[in-house]
Amino acid sequence: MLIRSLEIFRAVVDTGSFSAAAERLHTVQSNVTAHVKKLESELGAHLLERRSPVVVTPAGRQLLGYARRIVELHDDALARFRPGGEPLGELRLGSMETTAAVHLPGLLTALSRRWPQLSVHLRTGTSGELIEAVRAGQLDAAFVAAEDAGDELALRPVFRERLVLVSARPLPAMPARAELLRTPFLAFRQGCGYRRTIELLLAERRVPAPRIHEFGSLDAIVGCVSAGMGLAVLPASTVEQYRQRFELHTLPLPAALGDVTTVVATLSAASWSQGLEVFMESLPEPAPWDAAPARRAG
Amino acid sequence: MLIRSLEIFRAVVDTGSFSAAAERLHTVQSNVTAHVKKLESELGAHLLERRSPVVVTPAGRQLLGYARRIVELHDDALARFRPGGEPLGELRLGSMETTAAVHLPGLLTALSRRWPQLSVHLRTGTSGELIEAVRAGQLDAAFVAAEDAGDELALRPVFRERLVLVSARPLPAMPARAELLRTPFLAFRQGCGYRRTIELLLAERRVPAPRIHEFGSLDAIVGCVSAGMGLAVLPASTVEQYRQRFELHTLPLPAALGDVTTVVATLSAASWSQGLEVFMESLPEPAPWDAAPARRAG
DNA sequence: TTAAAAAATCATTTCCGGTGATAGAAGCAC
DNA sequence: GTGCTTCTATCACCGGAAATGATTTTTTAA
Repeated sequence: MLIRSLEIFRAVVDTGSFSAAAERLHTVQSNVTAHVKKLESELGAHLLERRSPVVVTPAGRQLLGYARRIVELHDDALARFRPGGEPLGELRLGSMETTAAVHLPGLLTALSRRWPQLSVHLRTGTSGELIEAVRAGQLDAAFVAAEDAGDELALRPVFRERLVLVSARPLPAMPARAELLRTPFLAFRQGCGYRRTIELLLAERRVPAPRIHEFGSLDAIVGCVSAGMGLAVLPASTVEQYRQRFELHTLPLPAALGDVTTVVATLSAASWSQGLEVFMESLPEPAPWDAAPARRAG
Repeated sequence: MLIRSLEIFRAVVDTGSFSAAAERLHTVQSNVTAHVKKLESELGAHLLERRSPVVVTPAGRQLLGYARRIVELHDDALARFRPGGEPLGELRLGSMETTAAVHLPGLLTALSRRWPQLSVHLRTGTSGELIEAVRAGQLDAAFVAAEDAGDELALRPVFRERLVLVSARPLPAMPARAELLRTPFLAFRQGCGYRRTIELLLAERRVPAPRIHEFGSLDAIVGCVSAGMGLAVLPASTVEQYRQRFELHTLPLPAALGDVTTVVATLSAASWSQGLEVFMESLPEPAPWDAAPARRAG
């Protein structure tokens, strides 16, 4: 049974004649006859009484319900893939905690307003986890800190971040090696890009086996840093969000380590859904580095 | 876009591989590849990432929803036409008032119990109207009094009826011509088979231009006959139903006129829906004439 | 690196959807 | 009834594409 046959059958019922259906579908009458006959032989039932206008038999009536639904779904599906089609369905996003807290609320609110039919699912995790999820088709796109994620993934920069060292007390300068040796760090679990920065920072200063506490929650990290438990490395923009609630002091990291770009990881553009398409279009261009303000370096 | 392609696409997603899908659908792997590629080129999007197991892209995910629904509808449609399939949908029946009152309650109750998915629509009317409705595809089947209804309709006898003359007072014998001349008759509007019998009965007795009151309701006819307004011709079985409520007396008509068969009119059996099929199977064989009891000829 | 598995490619066959012309059936006017 | 019109069925044919089997290339796992 071909969708084409159902489409023709439906047209015959709607127009009331084989010839009229042929004209409407821009084909010839003999073709209409052939399709209807094929359906009738496949189903083993007379579907139409050849009169003027055509009479739909009980069996034909049964098929008609299916024909209408199938053809309609078919047309919908095609429309959904035509460029400019209204996006529909779920958009499954992933994000690092820090990006989710700072950048996504505005983005997702605007997206949801603009495309009411789109239902957004957001999952947070480390860059490593999220990239793997995109690769495995479990996420449509993810905000991660990465410069390379294999051939299969397309990375598009969206946010510039400056990483800062966060502490409970003012840091006039980078602590000396001796102090770093006995200072614990607070970070997300393995896979977080910023954690890697901590490790690089300390390795640069020849601090072996640093003590790193793994927290699963951004709030917990910030809270504990503020309470004097240790230091953390976070984007400046994230720290700003917590200044109301916590007493925090920051020190910018050197540009080589501290200037990071948040990218969106997706499969190749050819595999995007309509919803992902409009989402990617809604993303901002990342500001050039010199324009990224290093806010209060309190 | 072919249903076959959607079926193959779905199988690939479900099995996680092109080869496995080919095996499941009893075809070859290159054919699976060709179908998926065709879909991808038609829709202008990558649907699957060729890995092990296959990864569904966001665009593929979108199509998958449609594919599942369309293939499912397709399978349902085929199942519905396969002999022995569960009947579903509406069964649109027509019936003369008299048959509806006497014979249908039992039949339809049993049918509805046996096939809960079947929704029965019943419309009453004269034999003429109903036959035309079946011809026009507005009814699946109709109980009518007719011996011939054109080539297109199949007639199947189901009930034997004996027509009786109904009156308010006992009728020892057929009234004399003089009395018939001044007696009004009560009948359904033009198109009712039994009304034709009245006309034949009176014509036989050379009663010209009989007075016939046209009523649209069986109850009204019986009630008015009982009140002495005039005579009526009805099936004996129908009159029995009203004996509790009305004082009625009956006189059997001569067999030539009075022995009538109620038939079910349908389009040819090849055009029956599954629901009509089981309905027709549920109909009784008509009793032979000699077995039809002429009940109390009170 | 190698071996095994899976998908892509290709040549070939087969089948079928689409076309146009024609024949036949049904409806309508006279 | 006759003739005219309209509609559907039939037929032969073309072209495209679905299916097949063999082979190559890619991917994955050991």
